[in-house]
Amino acid sequence: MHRTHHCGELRRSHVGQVVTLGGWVNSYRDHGENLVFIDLRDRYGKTQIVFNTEDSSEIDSLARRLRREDVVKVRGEVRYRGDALVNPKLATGEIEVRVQGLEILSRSKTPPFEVEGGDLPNEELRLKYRFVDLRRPELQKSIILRHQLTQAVREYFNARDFLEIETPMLGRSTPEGARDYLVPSRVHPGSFYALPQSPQIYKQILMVAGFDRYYQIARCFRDEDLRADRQPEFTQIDVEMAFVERDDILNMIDGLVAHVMKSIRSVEIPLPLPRYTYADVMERFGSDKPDLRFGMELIDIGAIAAASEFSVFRNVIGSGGRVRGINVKGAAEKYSRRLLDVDLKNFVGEFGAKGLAYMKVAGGKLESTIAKFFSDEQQQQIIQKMSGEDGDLLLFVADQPKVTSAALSALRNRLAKELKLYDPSDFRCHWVIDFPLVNWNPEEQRFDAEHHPFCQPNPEDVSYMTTDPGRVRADSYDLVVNGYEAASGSVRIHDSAVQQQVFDLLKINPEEAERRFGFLLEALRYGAPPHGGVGMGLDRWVMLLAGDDNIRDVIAFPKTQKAADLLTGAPSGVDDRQLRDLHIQVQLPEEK
RNA sequence: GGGGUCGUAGCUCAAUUGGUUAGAGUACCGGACUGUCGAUCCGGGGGUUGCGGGUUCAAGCCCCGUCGACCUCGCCA
Repeated sequence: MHRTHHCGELRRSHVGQVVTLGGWVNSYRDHGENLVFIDLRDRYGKTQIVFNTEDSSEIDSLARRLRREDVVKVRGEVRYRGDALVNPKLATGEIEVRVQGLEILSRSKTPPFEVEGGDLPNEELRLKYRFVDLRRPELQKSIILRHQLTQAVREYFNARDFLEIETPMLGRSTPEGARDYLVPSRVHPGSFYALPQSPQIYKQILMVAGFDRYYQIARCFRDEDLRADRQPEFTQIDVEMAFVERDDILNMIDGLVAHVMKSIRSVEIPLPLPRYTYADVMERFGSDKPDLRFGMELIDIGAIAAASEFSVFRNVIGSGGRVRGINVKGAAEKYSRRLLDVDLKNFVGEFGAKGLAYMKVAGGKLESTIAKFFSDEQQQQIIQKMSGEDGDLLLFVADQPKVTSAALSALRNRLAKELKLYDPSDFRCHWVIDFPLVNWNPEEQRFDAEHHPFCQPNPEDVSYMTTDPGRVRADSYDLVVNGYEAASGSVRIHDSAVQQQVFDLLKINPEEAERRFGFLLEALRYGAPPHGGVGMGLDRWVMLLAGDDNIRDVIAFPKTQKAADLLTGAPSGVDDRQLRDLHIQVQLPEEK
């Protein structure tokens, strides 16, 4: 037997028992030939084991050769350490194991970095030696949290008649949306499978097939550039329901969120979760996924700006732009001119803003290099509109509407973080509903689907489908947590005629639609119930619950920004033989 | 594809802004120590300054290129 207990288990109640433990040498404290302490570690915790010549003279030469990360098996008696020697930092700190037998199961090379203590090395090294990194308690905690979350999710859905159904990984490429990861077919020369960007079409077909409550913890693949919260392969909690309207789905997911928060964090959250319209959050926060842990809403001062003598503002208004600002409460003295004129100006520049105007509220008046362009009355109007008080910093962006939204919402997030305007452990969820159905794509001179082409138009807006498509709201919704898109879904089109209408709008002609999605359209012609669902980003949920802002820390084997796996060396070249089998010829990009 | 940060001992960082033999902490190796728990004390080894080129009497530092990691814009139905 390799062990009778694990390393986080033994307590004072075990004193006197002879136990066997297995684990990694976390640290050793060598007091000479007669006394050696080892902290033995496994995923459950740490236990101090003691080698003392009084009771184990023949093994201490072996014990003294133990080094960090060696894997050992020890047998010994559990003893109380004594009142003065208890270590309150360890769950097992009241006891220690006096070793009677030691077996070294596996030696370790000196690890490239320390599992405990020491500074974290750069991520490149951590990823290359992921098996060492994953031994760190922080990562173990996240991986365990991830398991707990998936179990809570299964528990919730299983109790409500949902069926967990797997869908294929090798599917058909539907070239719309993200770039596909392709898999060449050996038996169909020149043909390719695509890895799923999401199980979207399959789950709709499952609804047509009568499995009216479905979920799946599904792996998804998107060949797009990465971010701190985006991996090329990620996991979705994929859900679909039939015979439902939007609110049935939102309520079901509300219940899931509450269940998860209860089981993971032991907190009750009030339901329903708040629901805001897209138009509302875009106006108030400039973002479709605003972080609501703090205020700092965007305020429009266009009317005042248009009447002022400040030509920059007036010209922007004259050319269809907007002047909007935020009030950074009490921050007038926290940002120097250099920070405002260089750092923050460059920051908003990344989002297309040509400038950043700022004013400080002092003595009930505005202090600014541009204050002279505003009459006393206009200054008072600005202060009132912005709810300004002495010591406040007012920041303005004057630009095209989209730019003011993008720049100010990014600025809002950055400043709130810098000024610690919220509790990082806070967890604020809300829905954003009524997204537009389509977006105008000026380059392609057509409308693109905002969500996806199977999303149902809001019945109240169908009359605009031909006259003013940009105005049509979709029956779609996102769940936003702390400024992250944590879930996204919609009611789907279950009528092939409506589906065709949407394809027309997206300039997907009937032949093309038939070629790409013919199987779905055909399925919709055989009795499709009203249905809808949601896909939730599991990795992001774990990240948020772990209080992290890096998705790689909640994935056991993540990829780098260039989608490489530094542990295994994927992707890699393959043998010519494999390429021949797949009828693939490689054409490398030309050298410069 | 664009912008930015970084790359110096196994690891984390420093090196007085171009000037002597590139240092510190930690890890590692050896020694001492019978109650430590971030053990302590003594001693030791350890460097292609990511890689390639250039400027200079002289380059870790300046210039060009390149590789890699991270952040970000575009992208991500």
